[in-house]
Amino acid sequence: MKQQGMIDLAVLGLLKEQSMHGYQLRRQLTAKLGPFWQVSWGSLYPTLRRLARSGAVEKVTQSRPAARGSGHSRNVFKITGQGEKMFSALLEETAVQPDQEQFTLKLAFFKYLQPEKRVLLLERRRAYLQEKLAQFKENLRLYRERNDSYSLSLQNHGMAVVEDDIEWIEGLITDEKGALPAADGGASAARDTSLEGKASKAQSRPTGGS
DNA sequence: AGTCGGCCACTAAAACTACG
DNA sequence: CGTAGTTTTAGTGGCCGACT
Repeated sequence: MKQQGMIDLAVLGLLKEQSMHGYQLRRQLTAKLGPFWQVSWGSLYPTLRRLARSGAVEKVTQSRPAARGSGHSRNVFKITGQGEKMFSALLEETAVQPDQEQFTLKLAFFKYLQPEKRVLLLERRRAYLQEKLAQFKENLRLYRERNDSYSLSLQNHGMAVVEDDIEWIEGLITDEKGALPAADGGASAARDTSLEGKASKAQSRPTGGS
């Protein structure tokens, strides 16, 4: 349900990079977002049908290509102009994503966003995490009063994870803002490599959602 | 020739989730 | 709590190339 928009975004984002068939799409999805999110056949194909019906993607049936190992005729999906618009709209949606997966998915396609929009999304995410942190602190106080050591430990752990996430987001914001003045052509390419370390840090410890 | 494994498309049924 | 819609699981089946 809430996932539908996520699948749409992921599918359109990948098709934006390259036209491909369903099987390949799922492999790419797994490769790109595997650690965070798995899409099953049963949701991928209905999504592709729905997107094709709505004109966001175009299905081209290819009869057996010369390439090896391809029995069936392939249905290759290609993003349309309408699909590009839909993708941008989904990506630019600035509502706060309490769900870590949704935020991660957007981050995976951040390169398609304007720098200002990136900063906006990152700042909203940070604000959300700071609220969460405040909640943890309040809980911490409560459990301390009640002398509940296990709950206390759990809250401490949650707090550490959120604090780490905030630090990570802040790093991204700093980088993003640093690149803003020189916001032309080469800036985003340079940023892609500068973020490598932070990206891997994020992968190693994703927040446990909400 | 027969078998096996990979590629590819697709689906039924079960499990899950949101909503009234 | 019941219902409707969504997602996952666990397949089926066709085709091809490689191997025995």
